[in-house]
Amino acid sequence: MQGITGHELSSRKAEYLKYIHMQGDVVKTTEIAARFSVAPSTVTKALTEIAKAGYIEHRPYHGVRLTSAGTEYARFLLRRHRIVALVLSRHGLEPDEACREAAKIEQCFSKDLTNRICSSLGHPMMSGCGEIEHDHCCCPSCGHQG
Amino acid sequence: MQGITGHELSSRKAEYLKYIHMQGDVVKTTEIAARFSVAPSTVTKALTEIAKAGYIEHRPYHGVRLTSAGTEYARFLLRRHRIVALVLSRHGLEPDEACREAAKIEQCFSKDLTNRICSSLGHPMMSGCGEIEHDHCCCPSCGHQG
DNA sequence: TGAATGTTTAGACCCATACCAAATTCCGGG
DNA sequence: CCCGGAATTTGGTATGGGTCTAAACATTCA
Repeated sequence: MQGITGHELSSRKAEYLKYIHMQGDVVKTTEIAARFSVAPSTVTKALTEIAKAGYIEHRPYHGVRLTSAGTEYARFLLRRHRIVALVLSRHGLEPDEACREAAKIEQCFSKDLTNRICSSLGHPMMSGCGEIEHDHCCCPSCGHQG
Repeated sequence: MQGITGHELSSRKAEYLKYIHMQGDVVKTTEIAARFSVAPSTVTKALTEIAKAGYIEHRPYHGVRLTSAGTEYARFLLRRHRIVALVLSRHGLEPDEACREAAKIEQCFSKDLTNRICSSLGHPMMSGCGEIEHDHCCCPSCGHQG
């Protein structure tokens, strides 16, 4: 919640976490490896570290599942992605372009900065790449509820 | 010129280059080391690599100076910084905040993306952190001249 | 000229990411 | 129920970027 800075995970690990979140439930190592075109062992290593950070539960040989902290974090990552994409689309990028470019730059945006931008946009509900889910931890300053 | 992608130098090296540009003329290793609070040897190493990339001329024991490619690149870096800061200030950040936050995220913005945003802002001449110098390489698409 | 100062070199470490090969575990069909 | 193929993990190695310390080296000036 308040603790998130947005820099808890490296960008690669954050991508894995977002993917796990999108897949929902249990996700297998090979699935992630295939999605990102990397060797399974690369994924195993990252997963071990993400698990150590508390965002996923890793049952060796059986896949991973988000913890509640992981779900919360993934929701932040997704919201950040959409807000960044929205900003880009407000600057002339087509929705799909905005989404692609957002994926490249979002990792730099801290949670605070994301919230500031979110406020200035009037807590939008939609972005070119999906619905933006605001929650209790969205904007501490104004207490906005999605 | 057209060749710049914005990812030629790592973010740290880009910071060094911007600093060298701002200082103008010959800049000494110790000066950079002091500015960034790192050991002189760290700077020497980076400088050697930046020189190998062609952006500076390094005369060992005598300091560095931008090459013309380096000047051009530094001007891009500065322009990018100001445009990013301007975007942030349009989203509610105070000028100094926008400048600080821009420094944290600008390295993710490619030259193309920077140009897109620049166009959408109508090729602004000022940002909270300085004058934006558009030049022949700014916006190939519209041929805008600063 | 020689000591003080500034700079570079050499060697080491850390972090993130990635790979390969080998070992391990799992699971389903015979 | 056991065994082999598939999935997964382990362990070792590599690369790239950034950093440091200590030691060697160059410059400069009193």
